Amino acid sequence: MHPRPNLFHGKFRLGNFFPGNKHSLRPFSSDNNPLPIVTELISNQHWRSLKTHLQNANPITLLQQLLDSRTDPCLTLRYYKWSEKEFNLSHSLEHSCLLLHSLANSKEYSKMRSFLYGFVKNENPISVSSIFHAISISGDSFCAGSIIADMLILTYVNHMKSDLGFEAFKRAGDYGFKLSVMSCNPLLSALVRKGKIGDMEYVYKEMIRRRIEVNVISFNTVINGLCKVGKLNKASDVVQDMKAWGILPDVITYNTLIGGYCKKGRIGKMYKADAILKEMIASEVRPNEITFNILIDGFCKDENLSAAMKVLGEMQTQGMKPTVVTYNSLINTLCLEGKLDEASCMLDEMVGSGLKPNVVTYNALMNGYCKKGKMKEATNLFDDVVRQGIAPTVITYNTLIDAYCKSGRIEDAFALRESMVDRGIFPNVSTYNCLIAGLCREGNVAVVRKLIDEMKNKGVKVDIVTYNILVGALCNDGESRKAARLLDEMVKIGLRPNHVTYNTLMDGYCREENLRAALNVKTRMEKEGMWANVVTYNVLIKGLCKKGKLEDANGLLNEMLEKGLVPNRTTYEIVKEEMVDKGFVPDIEGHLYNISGS
DNA sequence: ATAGGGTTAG
Repeated sequence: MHPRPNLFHGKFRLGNFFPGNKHSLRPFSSDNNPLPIVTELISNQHWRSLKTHLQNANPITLLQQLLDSRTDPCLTLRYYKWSEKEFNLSHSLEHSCLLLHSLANSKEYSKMRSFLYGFVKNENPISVSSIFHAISISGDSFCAGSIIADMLILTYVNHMKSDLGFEAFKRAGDYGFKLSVMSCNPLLSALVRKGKIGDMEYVYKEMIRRRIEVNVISFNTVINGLCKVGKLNKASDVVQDMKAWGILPDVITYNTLIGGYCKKGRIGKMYKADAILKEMIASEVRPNEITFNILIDGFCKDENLSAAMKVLGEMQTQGMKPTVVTYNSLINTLCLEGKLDEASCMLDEMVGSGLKPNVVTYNALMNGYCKKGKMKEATNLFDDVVRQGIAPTVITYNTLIDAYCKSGRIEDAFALRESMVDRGIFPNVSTYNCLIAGLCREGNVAVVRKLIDEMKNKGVKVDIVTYNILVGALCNDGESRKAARLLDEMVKIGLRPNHVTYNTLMDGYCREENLRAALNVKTRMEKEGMWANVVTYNVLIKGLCKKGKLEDANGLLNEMLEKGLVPNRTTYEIVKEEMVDKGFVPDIEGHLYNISGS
């Protein structure tokens, strides 16, 4: 409901307009109508005279009369704002919506936008349901109602209130208002940004069902959302949907889909990405620079630098020059592989071709030096960044802070955190995670608690990584049962444990030789619809081996292969040390030797 | 209003 009560009902009379009139709601007669005078005063912004004219009149009733008459809604709006300020009152939601209706009928859209902002800006905004109720009862124009609903959604989305935008989208459906891509597309992309893919799918399906117009951007946004959470088959279905809708996939559609496959860390993902590229070319959609960058980065993430270089060659054959992004992918990969000299050569090549390294380039290089423990070189690079007038980002700082923490220089890490704040760059959840992990490694629980309190105070929300760090820390202390309680706690605050969470806990139980508990975690994880991954199997196989349960371990190895998971180097090492070297021959030994060679 | 690069947890 409206926050401020109506203080004026009953206190004012329009007697000065209509001597003898007893009914303040219907005070104007046709022969003695003051509205022209009033509107004249409003239009000339003669507020002082208006106030004199009003005297004891009820400002709310006057608004009602302006709304009832055919007064220009812009003038009514002016009066609305002035009277709220002048009399320190808040007009009713119904009157506000009446005004919105007339603004909509006069196509005063930008005025509507700023008016609607008043509905969303407050700490405790008016509820979506009461706004919709008011929209529906205060006007009979279905068209205007639809425009108001549409713009309301857009206003919510533009002011980071996508939850309310989503609620309004649903309400608009209940009332049968017709929405447009103008609000629905931003809503879709806001939901994707927030990771609310379920809600996004709902909006998409409703857009189709309610026959809201959709365009290529709607589809691309939906495909992007689905790719982000790895629902690649669904994303491909949407590509079929759009074709059925008569909208052809464009370069962005294909790039999004290729990127989706590249990000999904499955074996053979690049094969699939390549297949889509071929399909794209067959559909006569020309790959652009971004297409190549996505492919190059995909191969880089696959640790297949030579394939990445081949794509780079193809890119140049097609007449496209590598961009900063291209180089950043390559430099980052070289850095992660520890090939810092080659990374530095690549940097020279990049500069030689006239490209200016940006903060991402430097972050990648700094990370490379940090991971090799070369802090001096890393901090020198940081100074270069500042000297060149490039603005460091929170990631620049996090990279260094993490490196300090990992090299036991917690004090330096905290000092850096101070200096980033001085620069106006604020620690985010990752910054805190780096520090918390560092403190956990030192066993400094007191300061960990302090930091978590501080996060709460500063409005930095803990995330799944924070919990995983704490779960790992408790497990390292032999407190896996306590760690398990953290899983329930995170679920309570709306965080879903992921593979890392479960695997960390399983590892804790294994190290405490509580195999039963570890296997129960696997069951729980599978009940949550999450498949055990290679790390899960490695942890459990190792745990079983340590307890001498080699047959059970062998069974898990087989299960892993049946699920199509590919053992990695760690798997091989465990099997060799714990089984083969001890005279036990696992069923899949031959297979393991094959992968160990690669 | 849609696509690409950099940090933290197993």
